[in-house]
Amino acid sequence: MTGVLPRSFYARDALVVAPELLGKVLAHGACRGRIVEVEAYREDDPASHSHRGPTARNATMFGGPGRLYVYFSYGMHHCANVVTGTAGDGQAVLLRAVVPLAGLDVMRERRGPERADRHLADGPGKLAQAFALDRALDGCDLTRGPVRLLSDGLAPPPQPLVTTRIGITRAVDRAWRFVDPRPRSACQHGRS
DNA sequence: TAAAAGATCCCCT
DNA sequence: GGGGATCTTTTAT
Repeated sequence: MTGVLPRSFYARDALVVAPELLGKVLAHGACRGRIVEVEAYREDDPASHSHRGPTARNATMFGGPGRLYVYFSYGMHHCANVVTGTAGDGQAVLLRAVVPLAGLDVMRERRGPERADRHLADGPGKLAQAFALDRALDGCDLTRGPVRLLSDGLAPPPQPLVTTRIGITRAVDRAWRFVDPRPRSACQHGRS
């Protein structure tokens, strides 16, 4: 049941891949989580890190599909993206939230024992902290690990919630945010 | 060389 | 609902 998503899954436009990521499973070590919120970013997008071309930071975004792009944000958080399209495109999908499925004990240690389970990974920075994703994992091949994406979650929602993106100041009008409308408590498989 | 902004989160009121 | 923490990367002088 542990199907690793093939590279072909990622080799499509970010706006096509993004909604299909909903329901897929993020895996790192003992930790697993079902993706429930994502945002697409492309080079033709003023809000994207890749908009002004390749730099030392965003190199992974141009390095070809199926890899993990991790950057350091606000001096204290990390954010994780899935690179899509073809090499040189400069596009990726930001993982904004997952529902913890396994490894919750480790996540609680990383996020703080007083943290409610509901808030372990319900934001880009929280997700990265719960799954221990940092710059050392930038460029990681998602088809080989150590961080991987699995297809054994839920099927993508027939009608994902589509809205404008959050926390940006440019291209605020683009509805490139996709949210899984299904109940987040519905863990129909796996356990901690 | 300097300055400012940033794909965020948490605590306080 | 608002502001502070904290530091890297980028962009402007």
